[in-house]
Amino acid sequence: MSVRFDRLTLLATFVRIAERQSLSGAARDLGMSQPSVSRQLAALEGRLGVVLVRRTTHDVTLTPDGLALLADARRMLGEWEAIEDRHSADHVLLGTIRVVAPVALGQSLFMQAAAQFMEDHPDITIDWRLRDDAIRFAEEGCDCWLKIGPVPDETLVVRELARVERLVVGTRRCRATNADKELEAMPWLTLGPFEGNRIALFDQNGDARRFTVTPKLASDNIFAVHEAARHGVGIAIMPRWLVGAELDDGTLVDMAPGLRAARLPVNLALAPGGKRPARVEQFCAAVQNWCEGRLGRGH
Amino acid sequence: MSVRFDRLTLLATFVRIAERQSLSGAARDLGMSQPSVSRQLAALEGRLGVVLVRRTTHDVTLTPDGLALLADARRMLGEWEAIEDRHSADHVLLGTIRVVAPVALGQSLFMQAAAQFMEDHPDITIDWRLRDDAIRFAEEGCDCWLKIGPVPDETLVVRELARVERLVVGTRRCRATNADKELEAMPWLTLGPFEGNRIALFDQNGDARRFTVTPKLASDNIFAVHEAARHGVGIAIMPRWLVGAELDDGTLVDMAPGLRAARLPVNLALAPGGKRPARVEQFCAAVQNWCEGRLGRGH
DNA sequence: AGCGGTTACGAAAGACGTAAGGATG
DNA sequence: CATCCTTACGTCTTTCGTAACCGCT
Repeated sequence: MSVRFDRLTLLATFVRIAERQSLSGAARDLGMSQPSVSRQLAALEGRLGVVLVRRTTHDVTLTPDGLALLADARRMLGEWEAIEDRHSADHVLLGTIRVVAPVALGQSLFMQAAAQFMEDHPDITIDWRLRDDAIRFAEEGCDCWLKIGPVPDETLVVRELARVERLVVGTRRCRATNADKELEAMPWLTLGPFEGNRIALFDQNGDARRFTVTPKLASDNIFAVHEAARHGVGIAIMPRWLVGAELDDGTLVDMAPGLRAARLPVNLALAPGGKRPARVEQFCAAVQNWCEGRLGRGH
Repeated sequence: MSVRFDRLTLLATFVRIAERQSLSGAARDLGMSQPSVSRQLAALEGRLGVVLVRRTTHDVTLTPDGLALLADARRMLGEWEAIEDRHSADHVLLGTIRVVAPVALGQSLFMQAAAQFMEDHPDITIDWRLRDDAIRFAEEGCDCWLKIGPVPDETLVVRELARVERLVVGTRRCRATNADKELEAMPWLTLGPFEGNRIALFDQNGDARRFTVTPKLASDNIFAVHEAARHGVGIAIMPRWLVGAELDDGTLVDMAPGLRAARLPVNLALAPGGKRPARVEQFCAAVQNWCEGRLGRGH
């Protein structure tokens, strides 16, 4: 039996098969012939004495054994790269970083950070996926998960990047028009995922003021809400990072001075254990750095 | 350049070279020709673009780069074995476990534990080294370090196995002979490494009674002291695990009821991070198990 | 029939051991 | 001069891609 295959290559091939759910797909990705992939998988299975992948004619699925191996294989490969990064003579970063980021931040602030990082490290490729909901980290094959709110996976290592300040904003004209109204009676623009029609605001002492509104506009996209607010349609809770410039130039104003919505934590989640490739560590550091000042900290 | 060498084999060969400080020695150990070892080392160095081993004609030493790689390489190899252990079909343990144990316990209680373990796992080989002083764990290539007292290496993972109870013992006759004397005036047998001539005993409340003695016998070997005590030469501080049977059958008696020497912690230290091979984990568990009841716990 | 995985085969590449070369205490 | 590492060379193993084969939708 083949003892001569590079064991780490075997693992890498296996991981690719798992990701692509296909031997031929993996072969294309890896730039080798499909029979080679087939052989390498067989070699790994033979070596462990276990069936890792269940082959049906048109589909390929991991067995429980295969699923169990997947996480370990990924970690192992990451650690080898960490070794090369740390002990190799040339420290230039290269390779691909797979990131899952929240939709709003992922197309604005975080994208800027990623762009800067790629400019600093020309040989780095980034696979950038935007999702707000929870992912199955282990099965996703992602290196770094940026998440708004708590990370629902106890097995991951989590670093808090920021707690974003959120305030109620509207145009100056909107404020004038509604000057006589209570806050809850104003025309509200609300964002689906993070708040319903129930609004909770807090004063400096942390005391809550809660009320329910009937929104003039409800959307699941923060940029749409933002745009509506800029056009004076109503007032909305916006993160400071999004409206900072407009508050400065007066396009938007703080509609409820002294009141703030609860800060939203922004977290960075990583696979636990061992050493990670330098590119991943440095990317995380870059994102973290980028957040300093741009997103609010503390509470 | 050879991309075809198995990367883990390269690391394994490198580790062996580091341990043997010799290419030809490593070749003998690994059962291959010396040129092969030379080639593999060259391949690893070429791959990393770094000189790992400084070759003089009659000597081989690691460069700083090599030394830095050594720990990572060991960890990496351990993790591969962990993968094979956990994902392989046959779960029989095999391979070598290198253990450093304290001299006294290592030739008695711990040796029994190791013997039992080897009986349970016939394919396991144990490399058993007895030392009381501190070792350079990372350079030693050992899997498991059993240590009396604190482990002077913050980088290691430490598990406390027991806190051994120690009491003053002597023969019944010795007690009769010295019945009129104060404890400090009796003929003392002292053990070098763990106590000098300064004795400290504690009552149930934890209050100390300290005094200095002029020992009738001072030794660095606990079994010698034990033997002397059995022959009635004098009194000595002994761990309960060593004198338990003699206390029961009356050969030795507690010379200072209510007084105890400070408990000595017995620790088990492991390399940190990642997963360890199943044989190492199970060996540690076996030792830990063996200690339960046989060595005193708690305080 | 078309897509996907496995087996067969010839060719090429790479690693191994033996043997010779070179340097140092 | 004996030891140890390196280089050279021939042999042999192993892997690769192409191609034929088989099973399913």
